[in-house]
Amino acid sequence: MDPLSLPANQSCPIARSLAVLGQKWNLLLLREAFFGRTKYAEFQRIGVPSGTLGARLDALVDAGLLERRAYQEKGERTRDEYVLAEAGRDVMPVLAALIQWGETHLPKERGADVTYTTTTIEGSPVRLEFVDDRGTAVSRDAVIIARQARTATASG
Amino acid sequence: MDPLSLPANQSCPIARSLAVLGQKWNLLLLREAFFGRTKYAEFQRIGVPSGTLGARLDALVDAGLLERRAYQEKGERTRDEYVLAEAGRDVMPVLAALIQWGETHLPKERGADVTYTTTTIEGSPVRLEFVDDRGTAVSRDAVIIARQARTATASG
DNA sequence: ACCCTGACTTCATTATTTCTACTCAGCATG
DNA sequence: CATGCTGAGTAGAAATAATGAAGTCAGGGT
Repeated sequence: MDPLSLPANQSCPIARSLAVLGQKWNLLLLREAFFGRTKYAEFQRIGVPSGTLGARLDALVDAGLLERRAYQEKGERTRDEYVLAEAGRDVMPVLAALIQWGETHLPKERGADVTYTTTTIEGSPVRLEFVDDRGTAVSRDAVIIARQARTATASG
Repeated sequence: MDPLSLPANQSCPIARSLAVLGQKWNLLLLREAFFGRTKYAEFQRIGVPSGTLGARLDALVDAGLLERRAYQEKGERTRDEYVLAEAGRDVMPVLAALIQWGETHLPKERGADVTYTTTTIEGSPVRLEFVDDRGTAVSRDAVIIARQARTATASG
């Protein structure tokens, strides 16, 4: 069943996000896009079968996460490349959250030769945190997910 | 193909996290867990078929995200309930990131009667942000995902 | 003009998810 | 104490999606 067929899930932004981001390979493709990969063959290298890759790239373009651009290298035919669009760049916190969770709870068994972290461009480490209106950090245990009824008349 | 069959993905904490969290329904089940749901029938209400539900609850327990507890209401037989374990509570930032992305990029078309937000227990809104070592907020555009080689000798 | 290369698509096979019917434990009833 | 009722949880067939290999197509080199 598609979760979004239930109205209760349609009104949940988690379920709506997962309809796009939850498809197999999509978040790994976006990871590659954040590493600067743009070409079909570069994406294919992560192990996604080519049939799936074409379908996923189309879906990510349709959803506005990637932008399709024609390019042509000299002596080559024209091809498509895929670069992060605004909505795609906004997926960074999702990836960062997954990195933090994975590094904490699924540390590599043996042969852990590579670590993933989030850093500033200059290289100093950054992490995701909950902050309140004044920018003060809030402990995760003090945070709850709230479902708020929105008055149909004056929501903004 | 399982992404983790490639060594390059095994060393990626995103791929490792998705092996657990990326299974269909799992993040929606955890959402319900954060809302305080613990019983089989409560989880079933989100639309997951019972066959899948049993398999997913088992997997989440095995992965240490949920803790299975026997309980018995008076006049009823003993049953199992499922409460968030430490690793499960740590999924909160992932859900928060998905909420923020969904609310921004997939706003409900019409009939948007409910909003999801993250708040403190007292009800003041909180949001996810990148912060550096000193707790200063860092713009998302200044953040990159870095793959760092870890010295193989001292890793254990 | 013809073959070669590599991006991208299509289709039969295979793995997952889903649906339906079933089992099983405990209580209420007789 | 046996019988039937209720709802949690489980085990198999049908539908759906992912996979892998073969095919298509555009350009360049010879």
